[in-house]
Amino acid sequence: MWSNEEYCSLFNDAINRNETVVFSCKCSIRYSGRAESFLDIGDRIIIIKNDNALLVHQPSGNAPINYMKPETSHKLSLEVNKLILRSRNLSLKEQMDINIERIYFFNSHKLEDGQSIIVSGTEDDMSRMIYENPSLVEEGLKPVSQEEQTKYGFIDVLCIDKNNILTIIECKRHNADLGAVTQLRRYVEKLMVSKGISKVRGILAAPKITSNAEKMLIDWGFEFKSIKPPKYLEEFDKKQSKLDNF
Amino acid sequence: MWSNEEYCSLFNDAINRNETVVFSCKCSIRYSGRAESFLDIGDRIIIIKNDNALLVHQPSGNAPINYMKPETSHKLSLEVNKLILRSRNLSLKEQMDINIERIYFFNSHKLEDGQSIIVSGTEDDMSRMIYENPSLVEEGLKPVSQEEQTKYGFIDVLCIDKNNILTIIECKRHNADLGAVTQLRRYVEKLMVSKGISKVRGILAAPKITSNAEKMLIDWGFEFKSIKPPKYLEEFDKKQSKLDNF
DNA sequence: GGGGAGAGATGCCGC
DNA sequence: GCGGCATTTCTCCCC
Repeated sequence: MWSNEEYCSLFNDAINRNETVVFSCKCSIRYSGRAESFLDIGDRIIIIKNDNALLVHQPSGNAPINYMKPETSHKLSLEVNKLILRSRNLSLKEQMDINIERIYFFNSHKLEDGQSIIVSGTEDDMSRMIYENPSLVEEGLKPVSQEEQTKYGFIDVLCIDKNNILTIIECKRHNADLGAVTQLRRYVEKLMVSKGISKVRGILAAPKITSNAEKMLIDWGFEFKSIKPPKYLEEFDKKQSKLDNF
Repeated sequence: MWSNEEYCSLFNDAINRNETVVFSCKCSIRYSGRAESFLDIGDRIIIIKNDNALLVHQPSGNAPINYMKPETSHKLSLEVNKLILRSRNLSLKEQMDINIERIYFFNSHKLEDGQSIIVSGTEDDMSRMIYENPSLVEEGLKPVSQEEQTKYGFIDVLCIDKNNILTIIECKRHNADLGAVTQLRRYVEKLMVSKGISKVRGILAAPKITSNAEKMLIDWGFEFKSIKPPKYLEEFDKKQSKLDNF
């Protein structure tokens, strides 16, 4: 489409104008910074955003294979008849060199987007649901606090049970694992010390729990309660009937 | 550039041919599946990969703001003069609707890339370095095993110290936090039980440790040793002198 | 800016 | 597939 010289001008001018650059190319990539990596030659999509973050995507897979953080400087130059994109982040001590053999397409554009995403069905929604209706976990629980910040971490939901025992509820929106149990244990132990009491209950609330985590949970005298995050799949199931004509 | 009808043909044909599609547009996005989300109107870059994964990127920030996993079906259609991209993953019970007001640019291309990335400086490299030279951590340590798989997790490096005490070394390539300490504790406790011995040492090897984590570490009688991941920044520092002309 | 923890985490490896 | 865990994790929130 364009010559290598023209690509250099197009690219560097677009970066200077703070446009978002998108192109695909055949390239190899070296990165050095927090770690070091090398990716041999292949086809990739490269994006440089308004904030000068850089992303490299392979033609499959979810996560970027290489990237540079925002506020990185980028310069495309021609060396011995080859295009090289040099990206440098001096303050983070990170650098990337992309050796470009061929550009398949190139686009740059000024993009505007001030929107923030709204998400529901998170762990925070789950702990709020339990705080507002602790009987979902156990009859007679009275809520004390939600998302309580402490030095040793923050407790999702704190309750008092029907026998007046302090009860910590740790929520997980997916399968609870060993880490979730040790997290709960840490809160229970620290609360016993800080309040000077000998008995604090710990309940893990999640849709499921791994078998090893359950063993550990029982060993330490904690409990598991199967609870789903709120509104989970509701809308999908509701609309399933409409999908027949898709 | 093209009419809405033409975009529909271009898009759906490209998907059928298994090409990678890249376009930027003004759009709003609804997602429902593991959670639910809404993103109001703004400019975004959308990628649909060879494996039918979909990514939505805002003009700034590192991570995709919305996405669908591989093996999702996508169909662009014209409804009441508006473009709507419907993405469905029936097996994962996930769906996304992208309401497109305007397309800024559009490209599709068959991309080929069979390369895997090579990364060094990871935690695995760090534990290997320590296994091969445990005196980095302490004089007199003799290595026993690396990355030993157990039911309760896997131990990075297992050693015997100069007094014949079993010593577990847990590596972190960045700042060690409370979770790292509880992880170490879990291994130490389980090893004492499974081996039927009363004393097992625990050492946390990382470049740094958070203040709270260090308190906890000391409380439980464990130790911290400041160690950097191998080759960390080496290449960068080496090449720093060459960067003057950049 | 550090600390702590979730994420629609993702991805890797091992069983 | 589940389980356990690192990630150039990223991102958010709170202190």
